[in-house]
Amino acid sequence: MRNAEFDREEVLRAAMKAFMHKGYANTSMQELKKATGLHPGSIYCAFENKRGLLLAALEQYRLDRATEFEQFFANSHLTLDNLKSYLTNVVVECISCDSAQACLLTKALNEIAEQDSEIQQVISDNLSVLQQALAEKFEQAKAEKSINADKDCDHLARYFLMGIYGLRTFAH
Amino acid sequence: MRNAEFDREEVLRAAMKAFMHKGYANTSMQELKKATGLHPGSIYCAFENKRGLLLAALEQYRLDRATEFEQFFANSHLTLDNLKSYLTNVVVECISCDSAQACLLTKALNEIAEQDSEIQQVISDNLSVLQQALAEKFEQAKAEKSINADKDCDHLARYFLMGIYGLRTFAH
DNA sequence: CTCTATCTTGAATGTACATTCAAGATATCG
DNA sequence: CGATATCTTGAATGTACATTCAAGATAGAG
Repeated sequence: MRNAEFDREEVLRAAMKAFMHKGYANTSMQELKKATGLHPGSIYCAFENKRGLLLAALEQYRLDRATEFEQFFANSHLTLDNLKSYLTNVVVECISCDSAQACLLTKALNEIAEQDSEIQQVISDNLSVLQQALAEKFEQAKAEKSINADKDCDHLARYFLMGIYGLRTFAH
Repeated sequence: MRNAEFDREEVLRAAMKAFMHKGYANTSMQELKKATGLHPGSIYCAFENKRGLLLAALEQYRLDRATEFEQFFANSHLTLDNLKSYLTNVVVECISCDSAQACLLTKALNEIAEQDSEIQQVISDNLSVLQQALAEKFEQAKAEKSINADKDCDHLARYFLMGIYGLRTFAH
């Protein structure tokens, strides 16, 4: 018996970064090897193939984003203020324009979703989860009387998300 | 002496469509041959290489978009109403969600701009031209008293464009 | 009609890549 | 400590691709 020597999350984050930086098709296995520290054989053993690595990276991306998101609300401020902080953070990230801050979702969406329905589904789920989380925060803000009771929180969440992606793409 | 047999614009539009549908890296020369009707040799003769074809296609895209844009204003309606029509048209295109309606700019931006500064520049110019055109329309709307005199038209144009790209990405 | 410059054709080339696999290494269990 | 199951390694494989090029076709000039 013997356990794998690498840290799965670390490897996935490295792969994420590589994919975000150069795109899927343009990131060769050799570069993935350099980025992750894993030899091709190990990658194939752990993730089936390059596509499997992308799928796993997308899932990790979702987890990381969700964690990051929740941290903005782990305090006693008004929910609406936290939403503002979150948005400000997106803007700051966009301005710093570190290419590593580009969004793995839009990259994958534009490069491969069209031809791979499973990846399209994963991306779609990814967005739904975030949208749902946003809607909940808006509901909370409504409960705190920060926004009018007659607003449609689902609608607000969609609009908010659309703004974020507009910003991201445009800043790019 | 002998003239080329193909129509350059037609070829470029076909290439555009192919690139928009499958992305740059995933569109093989064989597919480009099928799409454009040009044999590899002819493509290389006319556009230097695959990348040259993309550059030419981006330029044609800019021209086509500019023409399309101006047509929304070739009437006697209020400029602001025409801006609204333009936006509505974007929304309609997004909903129909024909993958051919995806934007060549965002595709190219996400897939290759990071590693190719010339393409990045072309995309950037593309956007600037559109933004500039939008700003002019807003100025016109201001002259027509449709919007307040104290608004910053450049700002409005940027916001408008950002909204469009948010919509596009999100609809995708 | 002939000649020539130019265009068209598509098979041949070389390269770069994802993927495989068998040999070597090593942690864990008894 | 020995055995074994599992992991690691990286060179070998086959494939798919962008690109080249030389032979063939054809339009226009004289």
